[in-house]
Amino acid sequence: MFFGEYPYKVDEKGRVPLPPKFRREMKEGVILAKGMGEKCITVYTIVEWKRLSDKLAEKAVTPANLRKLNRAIFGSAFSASFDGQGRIKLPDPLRDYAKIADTAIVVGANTRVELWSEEGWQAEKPSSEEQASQIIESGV
Amino acid sequence: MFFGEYPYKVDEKGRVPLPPKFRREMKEGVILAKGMGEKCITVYTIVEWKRLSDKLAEKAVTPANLRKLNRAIFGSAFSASFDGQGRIKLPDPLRDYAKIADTAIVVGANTRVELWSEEGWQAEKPSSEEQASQIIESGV
DNA sequence: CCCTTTTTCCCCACTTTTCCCCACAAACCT
DNA sequence: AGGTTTGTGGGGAAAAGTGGGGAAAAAGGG
Repeated sequence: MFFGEYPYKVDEKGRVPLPPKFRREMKEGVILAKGMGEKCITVYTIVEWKRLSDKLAEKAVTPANLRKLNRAIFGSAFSASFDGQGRIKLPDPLRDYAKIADTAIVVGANTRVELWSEEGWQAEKPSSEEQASQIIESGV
Repeated sequence: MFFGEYPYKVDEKGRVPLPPKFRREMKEGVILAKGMGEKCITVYTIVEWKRLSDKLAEKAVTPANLRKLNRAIFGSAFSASFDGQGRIKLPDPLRDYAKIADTAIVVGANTRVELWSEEGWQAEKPSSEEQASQIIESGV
C-alpha cells in the first residue's frame, strides 16, 4: 500500500530515489510503464504488474487484438532495480513521455506508484481531487 | 471515540502531541490525510482508514475514475506513529494545506480526529455548530 | 573485427533530515 | 504535599537525499 506525495531531484544521470517505505515493498525491483491515459510514469511492483497484464490479456477478444495490446503494454514497459542509494534510472522514452526534467513528484496511489513532472502534477492534482470529492459528497 | 478540543504547540521540528486519551486508541499508528472539503488534517486510526478507503473504492465506476480517486485519496495520505512523548511529525504538504503554524487545535470528531490551525478552527467552528443545531432541531 | 566513445552500474562521500532518547517544568491526581 | 503524568524542548546517532568517480559493459564507426 503506497501513500503520500514526495518531491525528489532527478540527477544528471536520470536517477530518482523512491521513498524508503516504498522500496521495502519493491525488493525484487519494479516495472516502469507509461501511465494509462495520464502523462506520468507508473511504477508497478512485480506482482501488481503480473496481475495487470493477465487481466488485460483476458480482455482481448481476438488474436490481432491481443497482439496490439501486448505491443502497446509491453512495448512501453521497462524493468528497473535500485542502486545502493535506493534510486532507479528512468528510461529516456518514459522520462520524455512524462516530461520529467530535474524534479519528479512521487505519488503513492494505493497499489501503484506514479511519477509526475512538477507541472503535470500541479495540473492533475486538482482534477483528481475534484473527482474524489464528487464521489465523497455522493455519500460515504 | 474521540471528544473535545485541545490546543497544542507545534515545535520547530513539526511535531504535535495528541491527547493521551486519543493515543491509547491509536497504538498501531495513524494515517494523516487532507480533510475532505475542509482545510484541516484528518487523523484516522488504521481500521477507520481501511474502512473509508474500501468504501470509496467501491464507488468508482470506471478504471479512470478509480485511478483519479486513488491518486487523490492516497496521494495526500501519510502514515505516522508516535514518539516516546506521544507526538507525531506533520508531513509538510499537509501542514501547508491546513496552514498550521506553531499551534494546532486537535478536535475529536467521534470516529476521527482533526487538526486545525487556530484561524481555520475559529472560522469553521461556528459553521459546524450552526449545521449541528439545525439537524438537532429537526428532531433527535 | 577491433578500437574508440558512450552508457550503465557500482561504489564512495558529503549534507541534511529524521528519529530516538533524555531532560525539565507545569499540571494533575490522590 | 508528593508522586505521577503530560507538555515542551533539544542533543546526538542513524538514516536518507544528493552528487560524483571510475570500472565494466554496450554501442558505434572505421
